[in-house]
Amino acid sequence: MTPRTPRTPEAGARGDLFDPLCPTRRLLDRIGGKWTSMAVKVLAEASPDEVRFAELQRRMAGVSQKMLSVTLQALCRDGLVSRRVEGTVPPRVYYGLTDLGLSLEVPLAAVRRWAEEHMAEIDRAQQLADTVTEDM
Amino acid sequence: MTPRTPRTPEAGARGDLFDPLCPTRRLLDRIGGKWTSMAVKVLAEASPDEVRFAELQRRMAGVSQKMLSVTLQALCRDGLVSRRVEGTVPPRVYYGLTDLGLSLEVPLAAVRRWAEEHMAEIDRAQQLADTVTEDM
DNA sequence: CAGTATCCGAGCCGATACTG
DNA sequence: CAGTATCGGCTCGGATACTG
Repeated sequence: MTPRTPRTPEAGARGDLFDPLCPTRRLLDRIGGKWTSMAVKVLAEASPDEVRFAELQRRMAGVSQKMLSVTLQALCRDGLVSRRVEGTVPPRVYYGLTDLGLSLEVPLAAVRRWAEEHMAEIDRAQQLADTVTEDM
Repeated sequence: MTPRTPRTPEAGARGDLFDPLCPTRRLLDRIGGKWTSMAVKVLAEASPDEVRFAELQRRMAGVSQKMLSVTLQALCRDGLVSRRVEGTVPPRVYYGLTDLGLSLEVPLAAVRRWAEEHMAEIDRAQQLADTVTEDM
């Protein structure tokens, strides 16, 4: 989901939007992951640094332990999510958004708003297109 | 890239963000595609209904004929892109954004802005995380 | 010119089982 | 409780070749 390092680090930094490693492309690769945006949303709605692993899994209906773990690791490595361990047995781990992660909520909210307002139009266009091509 | 029809159409319409078929999830599946957001951007920058296939391919550095075709077909079926054919031999096909497609530029611009402003921080966080875990 | 058809490798993601 | 390890399916997307 999250490549460790771009092959040519300078390219992404140059700001060339047509470079395959442009910032936008790389961001979309992250938030395009099946559980990433949902994790950010859930963490953004909770009090900072307060949600534990199991609680997170409960709030993200359908996510497996493995995928939640993978998703959180990627977000931590990217500096979007913080992780605090308490005790050793049984372990308690608290997750929360960093300031950077919280700032990601702005574009994500824009995406959500557009989806809620316009996905129905896409469905209609799709059904129209399908009925036209279907009867051949 | 674009499933023909959701398995349970009502679920997506209900607005339940935790449903796997929620609008946001489905939108992210689309714009997460490797070439989708770039196609929208290039078409948004051009005059409406004026860009031909080859020109589009030229402006989207690196895209193959196949993937450009697949991407445009999906966008057309979703009602985000319009397609106008002129003549038969040789064929001339003009593409452009619909109003719906143009409106998608708003959230996409937000994503781009965040990426340009903050991806460098992610890179730094990643390098830090990598150097810490690496030497073990 | 503007596509379509086919093959194929890479990686996402799910299911399941195991551990400190 | 909070993970890791492993296997396997499926889809995305690239390379190449062909067509009206």
